[in-house]
Amino acid sequence: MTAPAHSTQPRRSDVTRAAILQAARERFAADGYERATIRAIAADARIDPSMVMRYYGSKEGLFGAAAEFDLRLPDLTDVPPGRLGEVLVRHFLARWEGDDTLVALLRAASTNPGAAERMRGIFADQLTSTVATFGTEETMTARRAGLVASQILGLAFTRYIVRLPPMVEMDPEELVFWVAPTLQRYLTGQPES
Amino acid sequence: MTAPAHSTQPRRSDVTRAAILQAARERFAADGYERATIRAIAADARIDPSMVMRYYGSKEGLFGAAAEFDLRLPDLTDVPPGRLGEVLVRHFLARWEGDDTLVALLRAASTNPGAAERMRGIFADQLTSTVATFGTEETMTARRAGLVASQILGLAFTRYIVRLPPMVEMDPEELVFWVAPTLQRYLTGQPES
DNA sequence: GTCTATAATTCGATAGAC
DNA sequence: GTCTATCGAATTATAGAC
Repeated sequence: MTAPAHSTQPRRSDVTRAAILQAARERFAADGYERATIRAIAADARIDPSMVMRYYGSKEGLFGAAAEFDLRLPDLTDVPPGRLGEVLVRHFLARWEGDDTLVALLRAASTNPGAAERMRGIFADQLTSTVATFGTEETMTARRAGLVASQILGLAFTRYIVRLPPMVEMDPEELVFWVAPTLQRYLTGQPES
Repeated sequence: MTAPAHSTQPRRSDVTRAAILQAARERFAADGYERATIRAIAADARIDPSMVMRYYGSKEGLFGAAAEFDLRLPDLTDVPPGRLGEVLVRHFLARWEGDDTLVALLRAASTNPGAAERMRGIFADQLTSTVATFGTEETMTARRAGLVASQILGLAFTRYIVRLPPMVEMDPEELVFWVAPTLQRYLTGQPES
């Protein structure tokens, strides 16, 4: 992105930028927006706090860069219509186990308006457009996507943030068993007449 | 609680205490734990910031008092077995529309360990014991309660915190229509063999 | 490009007068 | 019981030396 076209060698500053971003993701995920300090992030990245400001301008700017997130939703046109829910749950679980970004976004969205706005964007744009591929009417599509988001985010919230014991202890396959039918019905269920 | 037995007249301090608590709930609900300052809460309650400290000792103590929450779950033994999900969704929606306490707890649980602990207590104790009334095996009961919590908290999170447009626009009856079958299955569905 | 020093706020908490 | 005054700590952000 910032690297000049004539250079193949990554610049020193790019390494530093990446280290800052990685540390920021971990801190925001663990502590939330307010408690994650620039000082702590800089210490984790083994650099001076002023470097963070130099590269990202402000704390908000840093969060904006660290919380960039793509759901990477798969193409659902090839999926058997009866297994949409199952595919989606599996995808989400795989997508955010081992990646702190969504947890960071989830924690920050509770208190930071910008993070909430980004959250709305992710689930309103990315998810809605995927749901729309097997088109229904427009406002119904939005509601189906919203309902899917409510169960998916509730799953993430109870498992990764609040850490409700039973939700932490269930292994992915058991979660799929229970939650897949829910998403399936939200996606393809007959709406109220 | 603090009023002496021989007095029927509420003391002046009790009025102040209640005003502080009300302002605290609103601020914690609107801003989260870190951004809600004692100074702002005191200003809302039209008293001096030092009074808050005098009555509640610390910010954590104030939050502990303001975030006390009882789900007030109804007795489910008289409910037709096929309508458990519907009754529960209706109860939850009615319980927290117009009461800031759960929203405050929800926002704070993302960043404050004590709030998360309290959240676990509420949904592990209160909800689990209700689910246990129509007894199944113990670890299954805990999992059913956890799954119910995941959908209920996901609903609250998307509707009141992130404010996903479709989740905000749906009226309570439509939410009941979609979510009730989910809870019904989590409560009474046949587990994996 | 990296770091030192520090400005400018803001917050929780305390001491003490009235 | 209520308020004034203030401490001490922590934070983001900036200015500037090397």
